Amino acid sequence: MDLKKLAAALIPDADLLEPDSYEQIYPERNTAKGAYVTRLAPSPTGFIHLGNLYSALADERAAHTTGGIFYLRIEDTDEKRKVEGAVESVIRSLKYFGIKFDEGAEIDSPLNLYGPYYQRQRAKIYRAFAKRLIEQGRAYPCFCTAEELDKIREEQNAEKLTPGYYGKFAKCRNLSEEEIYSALRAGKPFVIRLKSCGDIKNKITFRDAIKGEITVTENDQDVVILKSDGIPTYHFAHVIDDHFMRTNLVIRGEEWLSSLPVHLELFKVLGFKPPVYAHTCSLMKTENGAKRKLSKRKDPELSLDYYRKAGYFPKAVVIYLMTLLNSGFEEWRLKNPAADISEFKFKVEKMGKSGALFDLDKLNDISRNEISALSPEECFGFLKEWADEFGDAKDRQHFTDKAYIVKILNLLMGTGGKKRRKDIERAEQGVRLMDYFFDDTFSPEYSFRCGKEEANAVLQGFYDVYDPADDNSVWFEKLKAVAASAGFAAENSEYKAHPEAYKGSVSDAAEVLRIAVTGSPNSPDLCTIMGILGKERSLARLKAAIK
RNA sequence: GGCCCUGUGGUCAAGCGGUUAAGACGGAGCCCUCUCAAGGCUCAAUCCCGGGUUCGAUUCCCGGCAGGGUCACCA
Repeated sequence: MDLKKLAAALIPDADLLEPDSYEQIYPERNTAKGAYVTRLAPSPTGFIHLGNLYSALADERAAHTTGGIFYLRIEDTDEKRKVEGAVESVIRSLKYFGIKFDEGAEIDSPLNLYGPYYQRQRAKIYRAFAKRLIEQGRAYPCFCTAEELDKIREEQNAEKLTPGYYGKFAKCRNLSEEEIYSALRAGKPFVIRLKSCGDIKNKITFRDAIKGEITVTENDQDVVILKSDGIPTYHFAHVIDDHFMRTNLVIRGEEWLSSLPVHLELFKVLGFKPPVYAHTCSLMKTENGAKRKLSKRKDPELSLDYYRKAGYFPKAVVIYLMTLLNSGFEEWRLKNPAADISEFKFKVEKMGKSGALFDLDKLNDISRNEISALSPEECFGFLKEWADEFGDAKDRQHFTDKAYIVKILNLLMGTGGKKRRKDIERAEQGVRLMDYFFDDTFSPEYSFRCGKEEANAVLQGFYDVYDPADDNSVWFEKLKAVAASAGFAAENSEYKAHPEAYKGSVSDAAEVLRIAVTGSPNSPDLCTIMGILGKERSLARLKAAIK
């Protein structure tokens, strides 16, 4: 069979370049020795998720700790699953979490020498190589319909054979010249398949940067490399793009491990050198006691927007992912709380081998710590940003008074004291924590441990003596006096010794005041809170609580 | 089911031939204390199982078992 003629019939494009010319168009990068060129290659099929961030972080760190390049490529080869606006969302989300690209799609950079960075725009390149494979007899057209393929699969299932298009099941592999051209004349749609030379009896040992030595079986599947719309499958695009974009480290999820033999064969047949692969473990969650991979469809907590809406401090999410990514990071962070993350010596080889359960408690803890380390002004900025985007009208209104909010934050963060408080876990919760400082969001429920009469006595008593000029100790002495005259023990120790002699302890009296002023039995220092609220408002709240 | 990956406290994990088997989150308790938060101290909790190899295995080998992943003209 005249393969040259066949290739021209199958891929008639007039404007294809000679495949080898791409070696000159996309020359080797002149990065330093040992520098990693990495990429994030999402498909624009919906929201970007935690798994992408996790991977992006690894890529970014691997590149930038070695003086390499990190770029963004959009794998938009699946027209059916394309989602409008997905690319913008990817970029916006990654920016929110502080991930920076050196080059790539929608990145304004003089380094964009290896583009286009959208795979659809690279169709010619793939087609040029597919054409050559056909000429070399290493690829062929397949006219099988979806129904035919289903039938083959059923047969294979029934006979408990490995499913797929291979060996005797690869019906189109040995089509005669006649058959091909008549199908072509009839206008039958076709795909281009790799003519695999592999044998599953052969094992390949391969070194993964994370998992170490891996033994896989050789590929024997005649995988599709060009779909019937003329666009490549992931496998083909991956091999060609990562070769010509000069990627030398591919970090991707371990779900790709099973198609590694395909990729290895493609690299071989195209005469390219494969990159270093690093297959990361997936993030897991438990559901009904069973462990499973976090799923984009089922788990909202996988969406990065989920964390934005909940007001997680972006750096906290990054730090949490870093602790999963590189053992040793957490301890480094503990020792260097103020250091920039980029100072940590990230190592691809140190990435975890097994799937980690996503631990919200740990994220929350990290988030509290990171927020507590901010200045009140920085914290204000962070909370305001959240309030403006996700808060209601009242929240937005409250955040117009910066001086007042900063006063509150000084209290909530314990800025003046010896030790910082860690009250704020994330923006949403932090904003709610401040509700009682505003009359329009103050909604107390008066439920005291002590009786109504004693409560009234405390409220009225303190109402009469409160002076905003009092410092903390004077304030507390006054409270003790009021408590004592209402029948409470002025000292906790005294109450513990003789509980029957009192209506309660000074704690119980303080609780009455606290609930009256904040609506809650728990709060930071009450004296300071009353100071922030101001005399008038504080007294009004005491009065309002008297029943 | 085939193939592949992974298996140290509840979770993330260090350790990689001899350790009282780190640390962090979470849990329990105590202290501090007007409550909460923070902080300090203390405690409970782990090497999947079975065979080897070895003077000695959590560490090495083999075999199970368990969990996960994957078997598309999706990535």
